[in-house]
Amino acid sequence: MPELPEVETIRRDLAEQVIGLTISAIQVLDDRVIRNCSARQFCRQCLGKTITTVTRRGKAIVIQFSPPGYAIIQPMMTGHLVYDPVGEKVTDRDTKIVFTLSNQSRLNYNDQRLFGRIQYVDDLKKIEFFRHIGPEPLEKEFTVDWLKLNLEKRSGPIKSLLMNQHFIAGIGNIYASEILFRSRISPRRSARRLKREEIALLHRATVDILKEAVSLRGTSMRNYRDLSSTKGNFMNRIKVYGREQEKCLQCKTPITKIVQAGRSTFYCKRCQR
DNA sequence: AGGTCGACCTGGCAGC
DNA sequence: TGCTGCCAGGTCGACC
Repeated sequence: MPELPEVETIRRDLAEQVIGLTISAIQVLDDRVIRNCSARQFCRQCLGKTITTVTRRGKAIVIQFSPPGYAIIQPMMTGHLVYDPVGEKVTDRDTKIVFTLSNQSRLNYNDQRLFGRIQYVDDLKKIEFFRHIGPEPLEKEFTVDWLKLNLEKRSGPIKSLLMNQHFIAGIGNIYASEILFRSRISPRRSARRLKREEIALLHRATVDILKEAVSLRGTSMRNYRDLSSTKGNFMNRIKVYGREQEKCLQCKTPITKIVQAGRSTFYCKRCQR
């Protein structure tokens, strides 16, 4: 469910709470969440290890251990981490894994639809998802020139491309629509036909919107909650996503909903060309 | 190779 | 009330 700003919010909060703590117990309530090995192997690999860093790549959280190893958490659409500092909260029907840490706090992984996945690896290169993932939009590598060069090679609609994790990391369905609204570019435009000025606007909007959303702790359209089950605040800034038939906040034209590559897209036909 | 579609799952909601 | 169908913020493999 979460996109870059939501995952980054979770990452920061998690890093503040768990770095330096050791995993003292793991309860796997549904082993379908663990994808690359058995629940037993997963527990054996993680138990007794100390968390040294919590980083993020695209929409995935990377927990690094000492002795060396990594737990990769990809919440996908419905995965949700809940941190309980005093270790007394009960699990709910969506709880799939409970990690107990050395200070008796607990980290629950909840997932309604079981789309999310948790993996343990000794080398990040073993995560297929990381092998082909595109640049991080909030890092220096993401420049107007890079964007221009790479958009030229793509003929598909710009909206689908923004959501393609091989192309660029971390942007999902909500932010793709919002970025294009701010750029005043129609989601149907072919990537390779964007003009230099439009690419510059697209780059600016991508960076600005993601940064704003991170500073507001993400968007809670429906399910997303942070580590302490609190909603994000970027919903108030949403201009088009989920607003089909409602008036465009700039020009009052009803917002249009279309389907691209199987996903809903929202845009203003008048403001976005 | 690039782009699109269905599958993976469950629950909430609108409509009947 | 209860049924059906549709929708949901992601990713992957199969297919054209």
